[in-house]
Amino acid sequence: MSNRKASTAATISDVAKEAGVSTSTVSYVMSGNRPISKETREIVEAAMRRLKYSPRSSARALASSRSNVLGLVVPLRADVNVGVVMQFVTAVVTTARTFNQDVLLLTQDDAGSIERVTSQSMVDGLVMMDIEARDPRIPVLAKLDKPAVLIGMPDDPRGLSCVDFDFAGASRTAVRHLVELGHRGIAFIGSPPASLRRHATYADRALRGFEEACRELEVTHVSVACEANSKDLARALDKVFAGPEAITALLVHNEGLLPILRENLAAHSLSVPEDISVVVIAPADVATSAFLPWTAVSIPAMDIGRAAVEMVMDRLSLAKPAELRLIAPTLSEGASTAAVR
Amino acid sequence: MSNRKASTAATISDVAKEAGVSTSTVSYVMSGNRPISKETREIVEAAMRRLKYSPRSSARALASSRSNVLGLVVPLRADVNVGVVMQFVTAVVTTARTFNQDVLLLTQDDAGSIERVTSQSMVDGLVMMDIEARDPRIPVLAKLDKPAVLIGMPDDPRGLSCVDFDFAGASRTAVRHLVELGHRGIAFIGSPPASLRRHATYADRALRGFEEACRELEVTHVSVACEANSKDLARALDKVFAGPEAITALLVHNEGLLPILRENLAAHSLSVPEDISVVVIAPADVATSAFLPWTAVSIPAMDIGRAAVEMVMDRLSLAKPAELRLIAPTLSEGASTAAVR
DNA sequence: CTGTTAGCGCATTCAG
DNA sequence: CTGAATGCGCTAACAG
Repeated sequence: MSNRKASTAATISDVAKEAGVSTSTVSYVMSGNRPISKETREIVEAAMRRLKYSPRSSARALASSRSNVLGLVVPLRADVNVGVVMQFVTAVVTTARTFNQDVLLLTQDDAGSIERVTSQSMVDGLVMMDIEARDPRIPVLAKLDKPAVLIGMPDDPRGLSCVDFDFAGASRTAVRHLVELGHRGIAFIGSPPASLRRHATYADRALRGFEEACRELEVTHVSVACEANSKDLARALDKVFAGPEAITALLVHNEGLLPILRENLAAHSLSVPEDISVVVIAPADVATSAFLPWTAVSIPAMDIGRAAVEMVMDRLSLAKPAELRLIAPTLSEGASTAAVR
Repeated sequence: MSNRKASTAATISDVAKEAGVSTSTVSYVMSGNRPISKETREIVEAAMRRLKYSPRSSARALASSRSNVLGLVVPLRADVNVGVVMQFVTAVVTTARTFNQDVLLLTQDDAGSIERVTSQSMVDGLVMMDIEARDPRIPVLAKLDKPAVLIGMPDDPRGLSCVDFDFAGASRTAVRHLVELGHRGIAFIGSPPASLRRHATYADRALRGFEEACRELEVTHVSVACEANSKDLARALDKVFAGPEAITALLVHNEGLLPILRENLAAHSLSVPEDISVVVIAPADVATSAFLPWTAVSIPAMDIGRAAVEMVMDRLSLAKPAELRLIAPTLSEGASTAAVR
């Protein structure tokens, strides 16, 4: 029985003594890496509980060369929607915990943080958000010996695993839906100019998908980048409706505009969906939490984040090869689309 | 000179051999914990460069009982503004790096994560956001041997360090400013009901400060909680203006309402600041990034986050006692306030 | 100013 | 099925 004052935290050998077994036995009941008789297992577990034992991650990491920590590189840019970022972060952290991994938060602008945490073996693997078409960090990541997963689809993954929403397919799905409703003139309100300029892959691909679908279906179309504020939205709408095209529908890929979109359309004497139909590409909860739910092609942030972590873990534990995964879009009808008048 | 193939990463003894010194000398050139002659220092540093040496954090942590990692507990609640959360997170991560610390991301709903990461010595200290008046996690934190800093002011800090913006003072400052402009009827549009119900300390204190200031200055006042959406804002404004009080000014403590506030006031035929003055309590960048900048008492997220990290590090390195820090408010005039007509 | 060496706490071979 | 012994890579006494 235990009668020692734990002046300092219990170690594995304290537990071993307390249970009357060797340290290796204690280690094996924790890892399950070799069969332990039910009897001794219970003795050991009781001892651990009595001593409130919990293993030091540093000692474990040193001996096993595994930190049980994943690095997550998040963007801090003004042109990315923080709500969406948070959704991904939540998904990654939640999923990581199911693999008994913790998450180290790395910020994009902290140059060299990727190399630092990997060379110091602080992390077992990396997940990187907000990938650009020719992201300069990709060659860096490719050289590392740690598995890395990109959330986004760069031009050349260099053998890295990638996962992303099929933004091109999302645009196509949206356009097809609008065309089925009879719309023949569609405008795309896209990401902020900054996102397009640096070729954030979601921005590029959503736009390209839109243009391709419209050309293919012979739909009149126009596209405009837009900052997430009322002033720029006004400018964008002016441009859209000032043109010679008869625009009767909008595809909006910009979460920051959603809270102000309906009002700004009203300023053009356009009510949704009577005068103009709107489809948005956005996470489901932001699309449905609006006053009236938007018809949306939902960005499944949770699925993507989960997939990213699963792919890192696969490469870690199962030594699986790199893979590219594109998550298929689905459209859910809300109150913002109607047949053209 | 180096001529060994680094089949595995270089260790401190590799560097020692390469430099022709002992491992402790290498260790001391890294830590600076004892004087090293300039000459040998340069030899060692050259060897480290040649071997691309970088120390393993796990070995270092094991030997020094310091992980160089801080835990950050972030809220994932629907009723807190994600933009504000991100500001704090950014501030904490950025500041932590200046102390050579990394940040482990812990989510609030992952019960037990606090105890897990501390008992495993994964973190040297903790920063916790979104504190409630009688937060159940406080007794837990107080029992730990790791320093913890709360961002928020609970009823009973239990000997923990706390830092926060002076939300009560912010409200007072705002009310005083409005009174000086001649306003004698002010409405407070506050945090979502959920935030008030769970007594998030920022929500409670801003409201209390408002009510106290108004009573003191004998100003007619009314306050209303509000979700961050257009529908609930409409309801809140209805309630404010339907009452018998002559409301000529608003104090808004709800970042999510800012993008839609002006339009919703317009729906009441009220234009800002001609018909109604508005002061907001919000981070500076969200207050000024609006179409027209709001007159604001700015929440200095960067200062608060920085202070939180500094306070953890003080307790860690200097063994300083716990302290309570309240950051003073300052009002900056924007385009949303004017003298009452 | 520098070297030697004993741990830090755990995982894991090798014996039994 | 279990135990003893070795090493993971580094820090920090202690000893010059």
